[in-house]
Amino acid sequence: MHDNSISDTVFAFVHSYRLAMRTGLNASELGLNYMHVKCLTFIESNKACAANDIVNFFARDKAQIARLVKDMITNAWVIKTDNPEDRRSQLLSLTDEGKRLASLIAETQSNVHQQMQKNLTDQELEDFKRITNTIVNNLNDLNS
Amino acid sequence: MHDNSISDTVFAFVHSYRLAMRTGLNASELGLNYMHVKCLTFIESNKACAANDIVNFFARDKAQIARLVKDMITNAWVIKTDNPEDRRSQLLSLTDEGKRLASLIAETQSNVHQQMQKNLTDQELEDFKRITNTIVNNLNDLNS
DNA sequence: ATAATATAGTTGACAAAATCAACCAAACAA
DNA sequence: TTGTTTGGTTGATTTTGTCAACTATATTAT
Repeated sequence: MHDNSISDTVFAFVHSYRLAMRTGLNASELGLNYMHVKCLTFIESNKACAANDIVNFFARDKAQIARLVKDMITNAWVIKTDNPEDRRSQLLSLTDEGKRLASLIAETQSNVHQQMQKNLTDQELEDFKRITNTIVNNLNDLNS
Repeated sequence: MHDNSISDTVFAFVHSYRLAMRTGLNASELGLNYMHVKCLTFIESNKACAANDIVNFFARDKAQIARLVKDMITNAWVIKTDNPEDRRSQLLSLTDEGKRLASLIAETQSNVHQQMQKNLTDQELEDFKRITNTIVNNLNDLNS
């Protein structure tokens, strides 16, 4: 691994992170996949969001999100209620089971984060976030 | 994004990076996908590697890599030659066209990396790689 | 108010990517 | 020698992502 190690390093990170989350959550047993996790977390932190908010936030195809939502509804993790503001859309919220899952996700995430931070000082963590954010901002300049 | 956790930061990084590479490369026009780019780069920097090296390095399913390699061979980016050390495996190397692609990738990558490194000192880049590697090792401890 | 256009969401068809299991042949270890 | 491991291939399937068409409602311009 020579000069391109920044991206290699980060991709290795993402791979390991996903794996850790998946095994930590026992995701396959729960029938959870990556986008489920993302969506449940998003719905939890955005009370009264619509499917379209998810589409925009994650920049995904709306067909994909529609099916994901349908799936989460049949799993009884999420319910739809009419949106009084706009009769084309419905608001999504978590059922009790959905909330239970969301807190399981949060807990797992916190364990994984704990593990990630081993052997690192507070200063290093601080540096890491700051530097990564700088890099992301640099890239976004390029992409916009 | 609320607590701006480490993982959010890193996912944002990956998203921006992929986008920058894809548009920079005009990847879809060239028929290149994400794993093609990864593999071509890997083969270029690891003279005389086998499919299995790719499998191990990227921790992917060997069926996936086998098909990817087959694909790159039919695209005439890569050729296989017998491995004198082990008659089960064959060594992969780039054709001229493969080399052309690899250098196009390298150039794009270098532009993107240049952009990423703006506003960062050498020391910060050093820190970034070191810290990220520590985190990856931590996660791998968890996964193994 | 009407017509044209834009938006939220659903569905069908399909393509691309990833995964699993079975298998072969060569290599290695007992 | 025999049993086990390893590198690689293939078939079958699942998962994930994408495109286009369509309905219903909302919005904008006339």
